[in-house]
Amino acid sequence: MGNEEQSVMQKIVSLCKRRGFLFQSSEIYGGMNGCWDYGPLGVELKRNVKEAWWSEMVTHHDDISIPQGAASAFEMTGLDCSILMHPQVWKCSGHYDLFHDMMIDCKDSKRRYRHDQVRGRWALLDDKRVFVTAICEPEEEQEVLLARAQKCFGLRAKDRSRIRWDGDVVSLETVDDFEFVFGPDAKEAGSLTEPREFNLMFKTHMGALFDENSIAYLRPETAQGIFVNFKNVVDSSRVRIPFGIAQVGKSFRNEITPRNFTFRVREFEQMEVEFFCHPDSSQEWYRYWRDRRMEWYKKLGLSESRLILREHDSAELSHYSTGTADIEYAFPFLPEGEYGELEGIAHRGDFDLRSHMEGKLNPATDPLEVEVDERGKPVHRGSGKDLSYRDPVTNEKYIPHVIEPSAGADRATLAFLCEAYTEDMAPDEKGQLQGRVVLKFHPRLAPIKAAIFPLVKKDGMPEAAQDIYRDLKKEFPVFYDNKGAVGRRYRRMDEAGTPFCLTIDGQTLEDGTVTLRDRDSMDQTRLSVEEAKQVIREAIRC
RNA sequence: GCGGGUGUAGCUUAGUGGUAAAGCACCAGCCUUCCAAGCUGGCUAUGUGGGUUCGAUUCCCAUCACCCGCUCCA
Repeated sequence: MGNEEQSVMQKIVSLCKRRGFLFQSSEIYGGMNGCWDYGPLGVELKRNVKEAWWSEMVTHHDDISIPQGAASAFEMTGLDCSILMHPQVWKCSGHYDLFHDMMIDCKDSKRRYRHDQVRGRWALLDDKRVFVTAICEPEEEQEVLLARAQKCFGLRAKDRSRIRWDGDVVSLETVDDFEFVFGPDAKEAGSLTEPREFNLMFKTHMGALFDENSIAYLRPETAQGIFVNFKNVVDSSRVRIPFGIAQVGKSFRNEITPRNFTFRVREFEQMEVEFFCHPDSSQEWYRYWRDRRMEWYKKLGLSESRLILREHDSAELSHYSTGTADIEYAFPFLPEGEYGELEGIAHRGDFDLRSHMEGKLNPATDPLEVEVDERGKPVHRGSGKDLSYRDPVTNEKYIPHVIEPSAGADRATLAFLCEAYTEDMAPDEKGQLQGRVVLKFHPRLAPIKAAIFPLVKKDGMPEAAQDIYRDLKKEFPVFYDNKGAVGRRYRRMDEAGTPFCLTIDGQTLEDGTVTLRDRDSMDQTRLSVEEAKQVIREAIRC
């Protein structure tokens, strides 16, 4: 593929590898699907993304002022939970049921079904006996099954009456031999595969014994660690509602199709807040967090034209959620007009805390009820612990409602990388315009804040530059380079996204001033080292 | 998971059933007073595993990874 035909995304992937932002995991052994490693520059970039998030959410949060748009002042605190948790956590959260489906593939239609959702009925025609299946609403089941049976036997409509039924409509789970099963979208019988476990949670074993009782799961989200620690945090930290608990950490999902660089991966890092509030003010808090999170991405450089806030419509919402919005970004690997999710802000009501109290709630019920088996017992028992909150002022006791802004650290990092990638023209030594690749990171996110260059490798310039390097290094991540022409060094730093370069020349030795070169404009300014430090300080603050 | 495509150096590409080529990048040195200069030298590759063959990077099979489409996206 020629350079001109390369897509923007391919160029970004190539730059990421060339400059050490991202590598394929286990590359020397052929790579690992859906796993990526952050290189020397990438780790700094991602750390800066997470640090910008954590500092805004937790360390720099002002507990006593009322932020713009907020209903009141509120507190924010942090948490770092273990990745392995009690299996019951995932049963009550709904992940166990949702992530553990037995799936069936149709070799004919290429469709996939949940084993327990496929229903059908044994149909007889002459000496033929076929289990005819369908996926449809219960009220139209009889009609659809008849139509499918007709198709299966290759009958005309007028001959439908020749079909006889053997038994009632039952689940496909009652059928052992798939050879005589007519799939819901198949053209002939026998196209369905045996049910296969589709495990979207990573399974492992605790302890040395590998048996059913030792199964543990790698967390598929960080949120549950916060919910199960809700009581611990309330009891130990004097926080009062409204307050939020933040957590950054790895989560694992056995994605069916890892795709699009680090966008859809099997091991990823989340940045989540669970914000606990009174049910009456929850809508107000939902809007607050939705809008505030959108601003965060803009503030760190994502362009407004590539970002959208997408409110889920009622069909997309779980009914217990009274609002969910996605912050989405127009990644270059997506078709024009399509966006990929960076963060979801969900109003989760009291679903999570109640599930951990009473047992897994059935999300299809309204009001929410504990999901029970045929004997009326909870399908998954809750902890039985009281996770409600007593307001110390009003003495009101209630289960808090939860607003959940849940962001992907890797997706955010990728968005910042894509946004930063720029090709422009810059003059070379002879004044000829040459193509230039530059990563225009917000200085706050840039892995290296400034590079220190002696203009040439002689006349005491390296020594003076090294002194300045050591001085700046105490405050910023800076980089020293004395190799080759200064223009080449500038371009290298452009590809690393370094916002400033300080060049030390003969005049530096006389009056202590340096040249500060700006990455984006390539403008050069003569100023003192102190002034240059101040410029960098102000740029990385936001 | 299905279908199609691709896999040669750090990157981008060339080429061949018989010693694998180049540009850029990178490293060392020289030179160099502000945007990829020049000179000298150097490092580095046929994704992995089989098969066919005297000999495979090339042909075949499998596998892995990536890309595109479908599916999935809880």
